Amino acid sequence: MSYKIGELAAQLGTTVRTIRYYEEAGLLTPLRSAGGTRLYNALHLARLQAILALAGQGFSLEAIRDLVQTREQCRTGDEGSQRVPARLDEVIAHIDHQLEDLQNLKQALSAARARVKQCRGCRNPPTSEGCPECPVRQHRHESEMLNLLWDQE
Amino acid sequence: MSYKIGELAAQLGTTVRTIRYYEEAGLLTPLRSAGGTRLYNALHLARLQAILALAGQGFSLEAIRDLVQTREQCRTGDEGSQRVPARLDEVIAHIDHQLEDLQNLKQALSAARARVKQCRGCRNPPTSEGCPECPVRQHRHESEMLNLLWDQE
DNA sequence: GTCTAATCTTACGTTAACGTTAGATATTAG
DNA sequence: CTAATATCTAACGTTAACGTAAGATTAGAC
Repeated sequence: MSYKIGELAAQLGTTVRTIRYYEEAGLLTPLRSAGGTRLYNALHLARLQAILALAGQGFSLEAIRDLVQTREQCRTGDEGSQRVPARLDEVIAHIDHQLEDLQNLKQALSAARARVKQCRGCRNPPTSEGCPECPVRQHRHESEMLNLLWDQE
Repeated sequence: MSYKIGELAAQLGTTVRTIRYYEEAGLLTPLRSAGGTRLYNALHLARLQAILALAGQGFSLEAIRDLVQTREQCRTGDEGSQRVPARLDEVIAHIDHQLEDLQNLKQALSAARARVKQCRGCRNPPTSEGCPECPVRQHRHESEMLNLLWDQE
């Protein structure tokens, strides 16, 4: 069973141009029909799915190429058994770092959200001077919201 | 206490150009000295830190601007109390989605790492035909590694 | 006041990751 | 076989997020 490029793009929710570009970047080399049409099998699909997942998380195509070509560049199975896990560990470590950053960001935004939701029903315009109808300090109508996001007061 | 742009950049590990660019994009408006030098206070620093965190997680400057300007664009405190939490919830939901994707990616990569680490000491070159010294199927020396990442066999 | 380093504005340069178009060829339903 | 689509290559266009350079002005130590 094989797909043409348009079918593959539809399957994975991407574009024909993107798939061709990834090939040009050395990430994915399909088979060809007699006439020159690109043909993809299930492994190509799985690989492209992986590439899209990595790219979607901000990995550059260059970094992805380094990863997918690690084994291809090894001359012996032994060398591959050293390098491939090492590379994977690097990428996983990077992802862990990202996860940590994202969780911190979520924390901060959630805290900001909790602080801001208490001011209701006030019709006065925003100001940084404090609002007479909002005696609690958190109810100031700060004009630069993101100041509040990290400012605990 | 106030910082000049170079000090601020050093504090936050970014560049002078980036800070000026963010200002140009409407994300951060510093004070000015009599001579025209930009001056930043602790709130500016906190806000820039927030912006850098969001940008580092792949949010576009346009999206960040939409977020930080949400309250500024509101005409009443009441309007702000509706829109600001809503916007924050959107961003938090987006982050949750990102977290899920990242965790799935880590899962897949960890599984691939577990599968690949068992082949050791073999000096044969990579091949997809199977290696005589590696009877177990997982020890095939696939030439396109990422195929294996998602292929359970 | 002077000297040096930092900052200012303006403007053009750069790069990754595609989008878009054109004209030729291939595939396939009927 | 034919007509409608899809795909091919090659090339130029686009956008965000800065980098870099030039020439003028400011800040701050001495």
